Amino acid sequence: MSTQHINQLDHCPRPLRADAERNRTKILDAAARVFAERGLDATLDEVAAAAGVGVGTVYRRFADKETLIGALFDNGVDEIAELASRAHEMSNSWEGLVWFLEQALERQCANRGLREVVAESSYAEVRLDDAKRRIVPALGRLVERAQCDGYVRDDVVTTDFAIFEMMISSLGNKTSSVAPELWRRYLRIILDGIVVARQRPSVLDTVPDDAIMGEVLRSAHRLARRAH
Amino acid sequence: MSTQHINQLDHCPRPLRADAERNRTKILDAAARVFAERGLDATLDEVAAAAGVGVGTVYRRFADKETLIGALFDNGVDEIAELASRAHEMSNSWEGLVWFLEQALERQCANRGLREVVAESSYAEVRLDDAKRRIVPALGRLVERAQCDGYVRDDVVTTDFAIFEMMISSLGNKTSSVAPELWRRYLRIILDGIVVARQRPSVLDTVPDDAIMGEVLRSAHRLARRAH
DNA sequence: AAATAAACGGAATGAATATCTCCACATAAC
DNA sequence: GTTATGTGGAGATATTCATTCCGTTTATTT
Repeated sequence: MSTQHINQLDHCPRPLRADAERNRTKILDAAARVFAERGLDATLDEVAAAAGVGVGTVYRRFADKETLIGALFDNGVDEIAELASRAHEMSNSWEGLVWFLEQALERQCANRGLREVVAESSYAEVRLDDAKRRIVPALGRLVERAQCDGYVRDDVVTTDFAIFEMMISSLGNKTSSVAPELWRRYLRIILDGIVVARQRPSVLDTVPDDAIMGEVLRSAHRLARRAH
Repeated sequence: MSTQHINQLDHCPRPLRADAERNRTKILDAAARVFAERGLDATLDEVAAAAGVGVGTVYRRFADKETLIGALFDNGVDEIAELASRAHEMSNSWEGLVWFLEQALERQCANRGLREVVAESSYAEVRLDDAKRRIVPALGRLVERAQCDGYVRDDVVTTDFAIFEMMISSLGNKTSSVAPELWRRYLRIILDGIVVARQRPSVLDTVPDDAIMGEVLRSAHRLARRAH
């Protein structure tokens, strides 16, 4: 209503009370942990509990769940877009491409929330959507360069890589609690599938032993079951 | 209670009334369609509507959702286990392995319900579980044979193939409405990644044009969003 | 053409599960 | 000590399903 009020919103809102600021941080930290582990379907009640505050406190600081998610993953998505640019500056195009995939997947496999924000579009916020739109074209430039240089076979296409990321990161999320680095194995195999020619396969990380691999399959199952 | 009653259950239950039998078939058909398209989360109300009957009718014929799903996918899972055996009888071990993967994926990519029954364990019924337990060992024999014959690199492992199936079929489900055969492309690429040596990549199906590939990414998103 | 047992439809029930609001009470700031 | 701010968490509200119930309809039998 008042001019003063407008100024507060637009310019220099009165700083939060000390305890409120402290709580805001606790909430963001907790939300980061909870969404990373459980994905965006996690309840704000869970977040509040993890932060050691009441739900009401969460809602006073963030208008709703979507806003919180926006505040939380804004950086993350942006960073991925950024990585693609940085990869483009690396001198070897193949190494650049692989480096980008590894960096992006490292983040998305360890963070289910981030993956869901990037790969699925639940809770698409404007700023997030904006950052996301930069990823595919940047990836495209990486791929094309690696093809021109004769590293990547010509019959693959930018979208293929987006799909590799979807496939691998969704697996990564499912197995991250049991074998957090397993996704690298499947990235390696897929990369071996898209290089122009190879005499020998590249070296895979050693397989986790059978007990763990069994657990991997089972953990994928269990995660799906949690939906109900 | 009565002997007569027990006999009805165990031996030759009085046949259903003609209309009831007709409806039972309509329900099974509809359920097959609905679960194939929408997955096991589809409501029995949806199934009933698709069958053109009331929910009550569904429940008179099938004790509950799980029973219906069991009746519906029993064959499907069994058939996949069967395919693995048949593949083992093919003379060329590589062709056998590829043939099995293609056959199994063909079924699972076109049928989201079947995929969920095999890959996830929601609604695990006893008989289904039983059939499922046969798949991995059978697959294992296929893989080992192809490795002995020098087709498949030695550093991959049976579980890897189970994971390939998970990755590809989940993608296949997501894209089946837009590009129903696209999964073959990624199977090809992964296979190129796990052969012992290759000079040239194998031939990929032509990529759907950009418009469709864009739609593919978007459809993956949209499907995820439906969860909320 | 009754009479009867079987089957039907679909509104209603009840159990989860979520998001978001409200307000009596607490506490930082001055 | 006063006051503007902030807090907790019970509950209002909504949604979504599986499953049940019962008044009505229909096939079958006689």
